Amino acid sequence: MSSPKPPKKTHSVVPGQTVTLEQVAAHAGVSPSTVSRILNGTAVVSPAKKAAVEAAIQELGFRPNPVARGLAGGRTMSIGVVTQIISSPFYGEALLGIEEQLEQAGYVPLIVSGHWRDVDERKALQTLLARRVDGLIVFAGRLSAADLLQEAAGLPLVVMGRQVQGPQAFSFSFDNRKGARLATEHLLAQGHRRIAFVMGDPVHDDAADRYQGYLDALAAAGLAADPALLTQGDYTEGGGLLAITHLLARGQSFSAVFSCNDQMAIGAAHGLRRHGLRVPDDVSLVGFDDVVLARYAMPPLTTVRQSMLDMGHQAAKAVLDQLAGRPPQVQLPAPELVVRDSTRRLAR
Amino acid sequence: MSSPKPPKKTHSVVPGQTVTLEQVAAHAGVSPSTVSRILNGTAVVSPAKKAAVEAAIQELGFRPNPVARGLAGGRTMSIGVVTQIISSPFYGEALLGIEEQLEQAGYVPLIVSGHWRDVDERKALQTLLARRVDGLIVFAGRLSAADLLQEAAGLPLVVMGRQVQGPQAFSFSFDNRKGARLATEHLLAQGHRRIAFVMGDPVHDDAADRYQGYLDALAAAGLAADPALLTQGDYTEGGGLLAITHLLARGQSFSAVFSCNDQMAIGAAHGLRRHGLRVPDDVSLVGFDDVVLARYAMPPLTTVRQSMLDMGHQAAKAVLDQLAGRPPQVQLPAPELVVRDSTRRLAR
DNA sequence: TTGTAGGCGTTATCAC
DNA sequence: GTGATAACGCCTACAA
Repeated sequence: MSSPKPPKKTHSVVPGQTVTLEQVAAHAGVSPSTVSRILNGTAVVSPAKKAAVEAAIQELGFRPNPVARGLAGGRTMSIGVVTQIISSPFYGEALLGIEEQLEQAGYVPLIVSGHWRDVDERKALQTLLARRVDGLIVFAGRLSAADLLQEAAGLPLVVMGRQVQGPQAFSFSFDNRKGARLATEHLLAQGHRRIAFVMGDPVHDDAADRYQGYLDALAAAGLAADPALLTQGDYTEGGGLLAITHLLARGQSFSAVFSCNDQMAIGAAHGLRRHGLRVPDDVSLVGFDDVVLARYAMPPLTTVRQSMLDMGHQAAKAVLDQLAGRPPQVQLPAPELVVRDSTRRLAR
Repeated sequence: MSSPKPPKKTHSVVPGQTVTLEQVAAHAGVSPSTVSRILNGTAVVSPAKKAAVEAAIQELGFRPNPVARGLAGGRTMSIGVVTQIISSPFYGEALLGIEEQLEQAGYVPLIVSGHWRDVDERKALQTLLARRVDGLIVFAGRLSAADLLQEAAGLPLVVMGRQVQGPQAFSFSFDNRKGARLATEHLLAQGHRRIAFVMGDPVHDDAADRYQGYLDALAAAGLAADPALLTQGDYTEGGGLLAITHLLARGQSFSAVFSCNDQMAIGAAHGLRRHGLRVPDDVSLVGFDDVVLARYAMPPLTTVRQSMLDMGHQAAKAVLDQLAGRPPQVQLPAPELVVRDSTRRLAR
C-alpha cells in the first residue's frame, strides 16, 4: 500500500480547513475580541490593527464559523422558509427569488415544507425555531394566523399571501382581487357571459380574493354569478382536471373558464379536451400567476401575471429590513393581464 | 357565541422557549452528561434514570439545540444540497424526495443553487462547508470531479448524475443510455428514420449518455446518425424552442424529435407549431424525465420515466447510510418508456 | 453506570 | 481602542 499523500497545503488555504478567529488574532498580534469587532463592525479599531487583521484573514483564508456565531451571538445567519410544496413551480420561483436576495446579505434559506397541512406547518416552524433561524418567511398555509404568530414566537416574520397582524409580523399579498377582476373583465369583453370559476381552497385569502375579483367584474357588468359554475380544486393540474370534470358532469354549459391558478388551468384544459371541447375554439381559458409553463402551455395561456420571483425578492428584502431594524417595505407590481392564445371572442 | 378558547398549554410547552439540557438534568435529578447520553444513546444508563429523564423532557418540552450540538459534537444534523436551479420542476421533485427522506432521520436539507456555473457551485460548496453540514448531496454540475472532491473535503458525498470516484464519494446515475435507446427505438419502430436529437450540454454525463443511447438505437437499426439532425439546448423550454428553431432554419427535414429532457421537448413542440408543424401529426416528439408537466403537455408527452422523487429518496438514503457507517446502496428503477400522445406511426 | 471538567469558535460584558 | 473573561448549550474524555 502506498503512503497516504499528505493534503497539499496551498498557502494555508485548504478546503475543509478549520482556521479559527483565535488563530487570526494570534497571526495579527491582536486579541480575539478585536478580530471579532472588525468582523462585525461592532466598534472602531485603529486602522493599523484593522489592516493587520484583514491581512491575516486573507492569508489564512479564515471564514467565521456560523455555527459558533449562532451559539455565541444568537444569530445563525439563516432564514427559515415555510413553503407548502417545494416541487411546485409556483413556490420554486419564489424560492429562487428568496435565495438570490438572501445570498447577497450572507444569509441562507432553510426551507421546510408544510404540505398544506396544519400539523406539518406547525412542525416546520418548530424545526426552524429549534434551528435558531434569525427570521421567518411563510407562504400562506392552513395554520391560523394566531397559531402562526404564536409559533413564530417573536421572530421577525414575513407572511406572503395572507394578512397577519402582529408586533413583528409583516405581511403582504399580490392584489389578487384586482387581478381576478382584470381576467374576468377580459372574458366579459370578449362576449362571454357564462364563465366558470375554478377556485382554490377558500380558506386561503388569495383564493377568496380572486373569487371576489371575479364577482366584482360580473357585478360591474350587471351579471349575477351562477353558483352552479363554481367549482374547486387543489391548485394542482390534477385538481384542475377533476374540478372541470365535475362541472361538466353536472351538465353545466359555459363558454369560458377562469382558473384560480395556472396549474389548475392547464389541468382544466385537459379535462375540456377530453370532453371534446377545444381551447379556445369552444371554451376560453384564463389562468393566474403566469408561471413558466403558462407560456409553454398549448395553447399558450392567457393569465394574470404575478411574478413569484419578484415576490420572493420582496419577501426576503422585508425580513432583511426587519433584521436591520428598518421598517419593511415592499414594492408590489400591479396586476397585469397577459393575453395569449387561450382566450377568444365568443362566436355568436 | 362561546368564549375564545385559550391556547391549550400542554404542560409548560411554550413556543420560543429555551429549555436547556441542563434544566432537564436538574428536573430529573441527574447530571447533564446523563441526559446527553440518553439523547444520543452514547452509553447505557439505568432504566430508572432514563425514565426520569424522558419524563422531564416531555414535561419541559425540551428540544436539543442543533446549533450547540453542531459546535460541541461537530454534527449539525443538516445535509448540504447543491442543485442547479431550485425553481426547475426537475430539481424540485428531487428536492422533495430528499426532504422527505431526511426529515425522518431528523436531518434538514440546506439547499444552495449552483446556477450551472462553476464559480457558483464552488461557492455553494464552501458556504455549505462553512455551515458545517454533515454530508453533501450534489446534482451533476459544471465543477470538475476533482474540484468537487477537493471542496467536499472528506465529507460524506453523494453525487447524482455523474460518476465521481473518491474515498467517501458515492455516485449514481439513472441508466440514461438505456432510457434514450428505448425512446429512440420507439420512434424507429413507428417507422421514423430521420430523428432529430435535442441534446443538453455534452459536458454532462447524462446528456452524453442519452446521446449515446440514441446512437445505439440508430446503429442497431443499421442507420447512420446524421450530424445535421443534432442540435443543442440548455434544458429549459426556451432552450428547446431555440434549438428546434435553429434546426428548422437550417432547412433540415425530420419526422421525429427526441429531446434530452421534457422541458426542452415542450419548447420544441412550440417551435414546431410556429413553423406549422403539428405534434404528432407531422412530427413525433419524445422527451425524457417524465416530470409532471409531461403528462399535462398538449399533447401529453411520450417520455422516459425517471422518477426524480425517487432519485431524491435514494440520494438522501445514501448520505444517511454513509453517515451511519453503512455502505450506501441505491435501488434504481429501470428505465421505462411512457407512451402518450406525442408520437405516432409515420404516415407513408 | 454516573458525574465533573474542559472545550467547540464566537460574541458580549467588563475593566483598563 | 483594546484585551481578558464569561457565557452560548451541548458533547466527551476522564475520573470515580
